Parts: sequence; structure tokens; C-alpha cells
Amino acid sequence: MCSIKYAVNYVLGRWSTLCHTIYMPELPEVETVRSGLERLITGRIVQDTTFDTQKSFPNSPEDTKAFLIGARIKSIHRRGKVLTIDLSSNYSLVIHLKMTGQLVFIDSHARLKSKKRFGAGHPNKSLLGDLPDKSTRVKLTFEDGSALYFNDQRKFGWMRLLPTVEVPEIDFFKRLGPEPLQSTFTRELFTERLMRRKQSRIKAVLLDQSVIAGIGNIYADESLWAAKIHPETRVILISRSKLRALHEAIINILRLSIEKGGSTDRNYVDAEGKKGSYIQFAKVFRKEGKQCERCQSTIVKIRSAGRGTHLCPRCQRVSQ
DNA sequence: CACTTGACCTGTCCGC
DNA sequence: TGCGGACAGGTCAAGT
Repeated sequence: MCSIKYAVNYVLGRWSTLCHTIYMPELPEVETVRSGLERLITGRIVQDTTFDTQKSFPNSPEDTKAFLIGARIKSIHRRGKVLTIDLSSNYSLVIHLKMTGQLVFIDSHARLKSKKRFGAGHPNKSLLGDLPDKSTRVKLTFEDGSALYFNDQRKFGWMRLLPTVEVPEIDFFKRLGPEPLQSTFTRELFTERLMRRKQSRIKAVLLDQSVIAGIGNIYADESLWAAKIHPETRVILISRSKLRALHEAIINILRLSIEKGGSTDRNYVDAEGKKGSYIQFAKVFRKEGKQCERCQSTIVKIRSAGRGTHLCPRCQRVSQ
């Protein structure tokens, strides 16, 4: 699979290191996973589960099995980059995919044709091979023989099983900022959230999940390019009109990406039967050395907020 | 308070 | 051909 991908990218003249630097799930990717899972596993009853260690489930193995086995999948929600699967046992599975986490659904009746892989989607050979593989951490088997796998190469992701009523009380959710795609995320709310961090650099603020939920490295860079703001600009120095542009850019880019099924790789898109992926529309992310489509300057890559950060040095000036 | 660094991990690429 | 180091980046904790 890797070699196919390399060949395709090479032939298209779009060589990149896609094979190992895979797009991390941010809000649009997690939303795509959510809607896919909703369609595929809602109503199914968990028959059995296997999991690697306590790392996947801090609950005792006995509790984990007790609250999972026999439970029916009621509904699936997303908040920021986190998924919550509500079960009829009144427990919920809370899942953060972090960078390399995937949820793979395999239907019992047509194994080869209906494999659905969600998440970061690193294109290793297991996509064509069988699961579980060495990065499988959790497997849920349903009563009809279908299964959901949690694969996570780098093991940064986590799952928690806890009473549904306690889900909003976990620290992660308590700290989380507003959902940028809800109608309540107005320009006024956006400005108010940003102004809590007046002296900080805008990129760091956009990545801060307690300010706004769901934005990661890709969408931070893309939004800042769209609004013509340098990532290192301090919030207090950004003009009113550019803040307005940034607010609109965040919403429009996240929406477009969800429409495109997220920024995952070609294989994932094929598995979902969608024609495009958002990353093909990226203007700056991993485009260093290429021309800015607005002004033809060369896009550069710097480090900001400890992350690789892509920008057009002419369109996005530090203070203007 | 703002910012940086390290830790958590694995796989891949690059230079020697 | 092999090996070490850099790098990818979401989040939290600790240090400056």
C-alpha cells in the first residue's frame, strides 16, 4: 500500500512524505468518523471485547467487560476532537484518537468489500490485510459477527469507559472551549474568547482547545492564511476586520473539510467512496517551497507554538 | 501569565 | 547496507 501511494504521488509530481506523516484527526476528521460510525454501528449489540492493557481501559478488565458486553450502541457524539459512544448500559465509551488513532469497522458479511477505516489512516499494509494487527488495541465484536477495531500505532490515543452522566464532568470536557460550528459561535463570542489571551501569539491560541474546540495544526495554518494573519501575531495586534475574516475562515474551512470527508489520505477516501479530501484544497499546509496561489510568493515553514507552521511571508505579515 | 521543553510513542526519512 | 538522529503533532505537566 505504501509503495502504491508513493508511486501515485511521485507520478503526479506531488511527492511528499505522506506515508509516515499522516494527517491527524481534527474536528472535521472526527466528525466524519462520527457520522460514519453512526450509520454503521448504531443499534448493534456488543457480544465480546478484547483489549490490550490497562492503558486502553483504566477500568478493571472485569468492569470493562461487564459494562460493554450485552450493551447496545445508542448514539454517537462528538465534542471537539473527542468521540463519545453512548451505550444502553448507561455507560459511555469516550475516545480520543490523537494522531494515529483509527476506528475500523469490518462487516461480517462482506469482509473485503465493506471495510471502513476511520481516523488518521496511516496506510500500512493492514488496510489490505487482516485485523487485528500489531497496532490494534481494542476490538469490539457485535452479535452479528461484525467488529469495530481501535488501532493506534503510536498509542497516544485513549479510551475511557465511564457512566454516561459523568462524561461532561471529566476534566477534558470541562476545560473545552465552544464548538466553532454551532450557531452560538458568533463573531462576538470568538473575539471574547481570543481576548482572554491578548498577549499570546494567534497560532498558539487557535491550538488551545480551551479557547475554541477542535482546531489543530492543519486548520490553524489554513485559517490564518485565509485571513492573511501571520501565525506569530499577538492577538491584541490583530485588526477588527482581520478578526472578522479569521472567524469566517475557521467556520468556512471546517465546513468545507467536513463536506470533503476530512483531510485523510487517498485510501481512506476510497474506502468511504468520496471523491476528494480536504488536504487537496490546502493552501499552505505542507506546501513549503510552493507558490502562494494569491501572490506567487514562496510558502515557508517555520516553528510556532512548537509546531511546524506554514505561511505565505508576503500575504501574512507579522503586524500590519 | 506566556512560552518552552519534555514526555508519551512508533515508523519513516535523511545523512553519514 | 545499516545506524543514529530528526521529525511528525495532541495534550498535559513541569520548568523558565
